[in-house]
Amino acid sequence: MTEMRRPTVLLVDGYSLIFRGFHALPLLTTAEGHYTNAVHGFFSMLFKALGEYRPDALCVMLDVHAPTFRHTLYEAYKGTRKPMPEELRPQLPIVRELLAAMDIRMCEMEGYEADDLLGTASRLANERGWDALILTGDRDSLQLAGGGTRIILTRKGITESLLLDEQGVLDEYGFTPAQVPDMKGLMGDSSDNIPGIAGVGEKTALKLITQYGTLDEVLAHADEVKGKLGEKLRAGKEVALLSRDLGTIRRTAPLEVDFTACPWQQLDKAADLLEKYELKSLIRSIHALLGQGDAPAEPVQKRSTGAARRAAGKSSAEPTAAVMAVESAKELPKSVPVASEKTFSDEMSLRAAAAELAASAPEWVTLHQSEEEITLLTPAMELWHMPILHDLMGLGLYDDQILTALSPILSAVPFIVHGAKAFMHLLSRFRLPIPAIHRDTMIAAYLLHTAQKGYDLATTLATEGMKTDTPTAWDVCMLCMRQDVRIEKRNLGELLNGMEQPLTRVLFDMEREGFEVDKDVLDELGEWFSREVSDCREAVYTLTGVRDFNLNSPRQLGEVLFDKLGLPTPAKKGATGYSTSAEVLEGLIPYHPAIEPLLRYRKMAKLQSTYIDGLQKLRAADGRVRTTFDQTATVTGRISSLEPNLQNIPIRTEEGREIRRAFVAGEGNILLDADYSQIELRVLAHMSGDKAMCDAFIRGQDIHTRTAAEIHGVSMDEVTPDMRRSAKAVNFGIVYGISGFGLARNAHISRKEADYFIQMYFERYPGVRAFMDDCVVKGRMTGYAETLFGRRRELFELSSSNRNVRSFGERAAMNTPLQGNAADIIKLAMVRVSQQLREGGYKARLILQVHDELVVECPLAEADAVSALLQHTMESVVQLKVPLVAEVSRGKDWEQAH
DNA sequence: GATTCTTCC
DNA sequence: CATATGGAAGAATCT
Repeated sequence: MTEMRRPTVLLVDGYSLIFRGFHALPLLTTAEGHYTNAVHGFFSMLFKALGEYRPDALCVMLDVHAPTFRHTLYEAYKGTRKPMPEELRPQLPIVRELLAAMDIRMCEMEGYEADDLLGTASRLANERGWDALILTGDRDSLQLAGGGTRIILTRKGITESLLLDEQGVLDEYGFTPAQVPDMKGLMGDSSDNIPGIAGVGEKTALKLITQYGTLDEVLAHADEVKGKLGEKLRAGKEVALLSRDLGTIRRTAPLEVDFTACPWQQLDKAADLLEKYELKSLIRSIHALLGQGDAPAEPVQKRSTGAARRAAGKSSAEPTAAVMAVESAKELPKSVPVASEKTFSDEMSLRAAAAELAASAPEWVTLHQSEEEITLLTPAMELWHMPILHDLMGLGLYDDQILTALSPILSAVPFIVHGAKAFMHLLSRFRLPIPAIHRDTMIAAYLLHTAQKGYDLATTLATEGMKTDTPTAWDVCMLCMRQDVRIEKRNLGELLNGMEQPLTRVLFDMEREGFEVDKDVLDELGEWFSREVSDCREAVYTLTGVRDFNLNSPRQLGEVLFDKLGLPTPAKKGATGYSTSAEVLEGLIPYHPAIEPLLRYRKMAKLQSTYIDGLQKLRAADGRVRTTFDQTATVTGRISSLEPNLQNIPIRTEEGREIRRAFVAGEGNILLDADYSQIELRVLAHMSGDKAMCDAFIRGQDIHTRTAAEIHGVSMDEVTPDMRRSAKAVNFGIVYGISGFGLARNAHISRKEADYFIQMYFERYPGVRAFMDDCVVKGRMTGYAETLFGRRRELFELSSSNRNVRSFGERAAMNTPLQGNAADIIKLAMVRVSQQLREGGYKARLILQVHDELVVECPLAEADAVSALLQHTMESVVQLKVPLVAEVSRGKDWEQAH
């Protein structure tokens, strides 16, 4: 018969572990803005201990924030404690919340510290025939070791720990558990502000205790001790006894725990909460813990991936083919198997691998990151799996040094990544270096199929006929190789490597930088707008005589306006009912007094909800908003901006423009706003080569005035403001591929007049007409529209049998080269500006792009130089038949600067 | 999730 | 004859 196993209870020093987790892990925030590093650290350490020791019961001891008997003994007890960091405090209730959800027993008691509860509970346990394990980072608890109680002392980071019984404490530290309070009496404890004897540190204390055995004996023989030390001992007797008292854990708290009722099998009840706090790796740890019965916790062993198995052929034999000597991944045939798969889940192997890879200086490494792991494909065709950073922590494998071990790989090797910008942000959160990018397969996919909806790896692979559920680095590498062929064939190398991929890094920097938003301005405007919203709503209710319908609902509004009030029904109608668009409502102003306040309501409600509320929500703790630029969202090559969209901040109306006053330069900085003047029309002049239009730009004339003069057959000084206004509408219309009908509506002129303007426009700018026609013809022939840089947009609409669809295709054929070339030009300008700011050592930073406008945040002292740099770079980025003109202005806020 | 409306270039 | 000017994102409502 084997010896009967005594039941074991794991007693946890809650706050000690939470503090340890907080300091060992980098700050992490969830999407909702919760800090979770301490939570993560705490549960990682707890789960690790549960896995290793498989206790029968679990109890977490916590401190109550109240004075204890130690404060009564000694007023200054813990008097030197720094206040808890702001990032840590809110994590405490999260830990409690999670523990409660897991049905884990928590103990706390006013007047006692967690130490005393640990001491009491372990004593109780031992008296009842249980073994006690105390999980803590605090060496004070070492005094509790012995008599069936052992201490699991966490050491550096959150991964290493030491299990100590009575003998272990003596071996490790040179004093027995019972001598711990005596040590404290002599040396004190600065963290608890326990004084000890002045001038006696650990070395001296240990020597004295070893020699005399107890503090009492040391003090009794103080006369024998010579010199300064003897003096100190004799003078410090009182202090020493007090200090020992403070440092002695009381094992007699009035605590009652039934250890048989302290299970930990309900950990998975907290799955939803863990999800909420984005602690998914902890969920996996729980499954591992609960799923494997009494077996000891296994180290991470990554399963071989589907892709790897495919790559290695059907054979399940291990290991796979030998390492092949190759020049580069690019030269490998498609069927080459992965030579081997390696998992790096500990610091040593990761460091060794990093050194190896850095030293071999390969051409590039392919990378893919899933939620669980980062996978590298090395030029030697080895798949390397590394648990992703979050996982490293969740699995108890995290250490600061593992992160730093990744640095050499990142610094040494260009990467092939799908979605480089997102990866850069991941690395940036851990302060890791940003690698050079050999290829972003997502960007390449965008250039190859510009009209696609989304470009996540799975869909991109699917469109390439490489569908798989679990893509790995191998798939990214294959994708890259396949793209190579077509990039070559379509001559997209320059667009990809010289413009788009460098731009990714620029956009990453801009996103990280952000734009400072003045909360006070926003609040002030918010008060105004919401007052206006209420007033206008009230006015509409009163004037219509209908109350309590939802003004935001076009349907309810339509019923009131057209059914109840009988206003003239608009010709325009949607799929579901009458349109109530601003355009329609404006036409109804003469018919009813409620329309004007209604329009104002719409405007103010829009400003309030989208801009005031929206921006307030997204303003970070440091007062800045950080947009995300989507480099693959548009069919023309423009970039888009989201969360918040900083590319549609109001400017047109007076009230809306006020919002721009909230966008400010940081302390000591100023905003520079650089705007391309008429870039799309200049592109049109260049591409069409139209004589008159080129002439206008070359002479530096106002293009709308010139157009008005041409259309009306008058000289430029005879053009009235009205003539210029309609000519401006024509110019806009031309860019968008307008019809007479559309122009008439937009410019509020008659259909006849509009037709006439367009006819005259083309007579005066015949080159433009020829160019437009050419666009459509070429589009029909080739099936796409193309920019000067080779960016393409498929025009399948041109071959549609539906007339409307076909017309749409024709307008796209005419507009895409204009909008697309303008987009390319400013993209290139951004790359150049960013490069020159860096090389010039300027502190100025690009922070925003709005299609034909760049915003730079700039130290005051650099303003003149950076203004000149901006203007010159933007104007000279390409050489067209007409000059490019950029205008730069400056201001403390965006309203001023624009 | 689609529809309507508003904002920008 | 009827007729939708290009490219975006976000908020709110309703299905």
